[in-house]
Amino acid sequence: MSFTLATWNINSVRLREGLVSKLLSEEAPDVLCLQECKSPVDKIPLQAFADLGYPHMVAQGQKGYNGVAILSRLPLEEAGSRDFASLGHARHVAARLPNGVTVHNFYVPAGGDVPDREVNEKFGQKLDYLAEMRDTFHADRPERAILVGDLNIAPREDDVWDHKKLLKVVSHTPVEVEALGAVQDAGGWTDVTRADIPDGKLYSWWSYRAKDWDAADKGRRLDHVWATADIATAASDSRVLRTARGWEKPSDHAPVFARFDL
DNA sequence: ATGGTTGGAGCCCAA
Repeated sequence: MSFTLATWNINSVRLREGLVSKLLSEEAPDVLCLQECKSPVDKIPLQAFADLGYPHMVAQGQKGYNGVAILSRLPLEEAGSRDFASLGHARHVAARLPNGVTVHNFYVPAGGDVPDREVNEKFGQKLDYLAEMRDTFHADRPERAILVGDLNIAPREDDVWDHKKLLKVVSHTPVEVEALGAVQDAGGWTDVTRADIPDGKLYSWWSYRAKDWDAADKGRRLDHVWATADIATAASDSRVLRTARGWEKPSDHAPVFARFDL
């Protein structure tokens, strides 16, 4: 069985219901993982997505902030959700596909502006969140699993538009990159996107603040697709749908895709 | 060194 999967920080699923529908219609991933839904679960416009062939959803939501959802053409079995770092935020949900593959969908805290937990509580929360992810996957090593989401860290030099300029910018600091690497090691996760596209600059997020995001191209790869080693070799066709960043009233993130032949 | 934009809630906070 093969399936395609996409992950997209949608920055309000209700405001951008039309863009989600456009993606489902035009790209037709079997599974779509959304972050920053900014909606209680019962206010996600599920009927619109069901009408397009996506009747299955598992989600965690809250009013106004955060929120994660997995939409699927295939039946989903709820596989839990965790409140890492006890923030009381809807940042994680997991589901099991009919082939037994578990999909973890994460929205890691952005971490505020100053990369110092002594002066910026949010940065500490981000590091605590990552540490609990690491400990969880270390204690219970995942198998036949996929981890996707907005991890809010661009780990590699070619995941950002200027490595040196961003070394002290939250999302690309060495301490964050190290913490993300520890999560990856603890779970035995392979970075599927970079296994498929090993060379060259690759971004999934461009700030709203740039005058011309496309021309300036000051992007970062914050959105990731990982898989455990037992299924990572089944992955292919990774891509970032950069054109979605240029759609009308866009999210500041572009969807990231992968295909799995299992 | 600074300011730039967006969304949601509710007259500012998070990204």
